[in-house]
Amino acid sequence: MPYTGFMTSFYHHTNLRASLLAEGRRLLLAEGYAHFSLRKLASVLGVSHNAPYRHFASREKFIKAIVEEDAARFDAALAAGVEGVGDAAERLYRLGDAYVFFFLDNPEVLLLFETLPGQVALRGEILASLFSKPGSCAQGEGAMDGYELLTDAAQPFAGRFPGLEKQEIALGYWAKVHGLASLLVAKRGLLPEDSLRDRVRMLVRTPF
Amino acid sequence: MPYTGFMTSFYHHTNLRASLLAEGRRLLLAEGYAHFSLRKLASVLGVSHNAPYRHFASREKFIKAIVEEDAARFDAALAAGVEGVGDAAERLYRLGDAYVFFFLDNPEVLLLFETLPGQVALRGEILASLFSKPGSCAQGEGAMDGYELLTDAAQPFAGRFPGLEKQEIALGYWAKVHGLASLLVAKRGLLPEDSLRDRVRMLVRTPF
DNA sequence: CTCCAATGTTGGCAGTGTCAACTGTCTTGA
DNA sequence: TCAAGACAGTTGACACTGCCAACATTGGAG
Repeated sequence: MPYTGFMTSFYHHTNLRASLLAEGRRLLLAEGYAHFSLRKLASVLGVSHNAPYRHFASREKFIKAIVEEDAARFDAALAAGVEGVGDAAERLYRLGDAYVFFFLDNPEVLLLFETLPGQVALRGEILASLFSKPGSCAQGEGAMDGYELLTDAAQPFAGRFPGLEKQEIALGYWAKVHGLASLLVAKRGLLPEDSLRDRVRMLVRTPF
Repeated sequence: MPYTGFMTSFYHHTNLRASLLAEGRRLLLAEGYAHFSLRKLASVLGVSHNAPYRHFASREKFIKAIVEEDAARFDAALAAGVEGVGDAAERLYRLGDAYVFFFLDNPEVLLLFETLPGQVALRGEILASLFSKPGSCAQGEGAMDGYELLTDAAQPFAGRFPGLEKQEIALGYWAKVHGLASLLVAKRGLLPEDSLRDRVRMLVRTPF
């Protein structure tokens, strides 16, 4: 209960929830998943050790909330990437760009996603969003979902690789994009920093 | 101090270290990284809460030891994959097979690798092993390292994709392989289970 | 103005990592 | 043979954590 002096009382922190999320993200990044603690977070914000529990049911749920914020930003970035692009193949490439660049610009988010403990579910959801969410930027009425969009965009390449169905081509493409993000974030310097974005764009546009 | 009766004393557990690692792996998988505890492990093994500290300096180091065991198995699998294969391109493909199949056969290992908290270092090492370790199965004297091997194997494809250096082709290929493992482990059912291995082999052998 | 729901608070419990100090056991060399 | 000491286990303690229960303070709706 800081500053109960002449100023209007600070008993209510007005927007504790938001502060928790913001400062929590900082702390989580700084201390690492294992050593992050709600009590420390509370103390940093000058609030009692139990205050966070008024806003989040558990440590786990709190971290999940942070991740979900990031997941939303990620989804938005993907959607923005294909905004107004009609050509199927080009939509695919734009998704690829958006995917890799988002994680290049927010490497800590990828680390956070991957660092999530045993929560295959959540991780799976994020990955699943690749196959289902992006299409949500309704292009027409059928609201073609992401996976269809992906396989559809892969169609033109289907003939080129005998023995591969278009679903497999789509999967292979997505694997490359995901792997690129993962590798580039995990190991700096794999590509020269100055031309990095151009080269990524190039790689993303290489049919397979 | 269990069973100090007529039997020969159990004060010394003879091979506690190995038991800790084996049972620890089980527990870690069952409880998840966050809820795994050395004390629980000790109690499961019927040993005092501090016994593990005679063998491992800290919880963190203990988990790292488990991961390192897996990393060694992983390295061995990669090495075995290219054993006796001479052709550069084929070596590349075999590495790809070995990489994906190892994680398909041991999904919990990939989860464990990725779940590791903030330890970019360790994670980086594992990824780095892709570029430096596999070559260790000395093919000749020069002991060409993995990255060279990779870029070298990518050479034949360099002409096909204008604008891409062979290093980038190698990176793209590796990204695809890594992404495949990651996606397939995270989301079951992306490929039909029965023909999965064949399809993976196919994807791995698709030039790009 | 009063009540009450929301949002804080304190106190406490069980469980954890880790340190320090102690004990039992096996090996070894004089 | 046996004393010494290295090794591998033990107990006990401390600070810290997640979380629960009970209490306090507030602003706002009636």
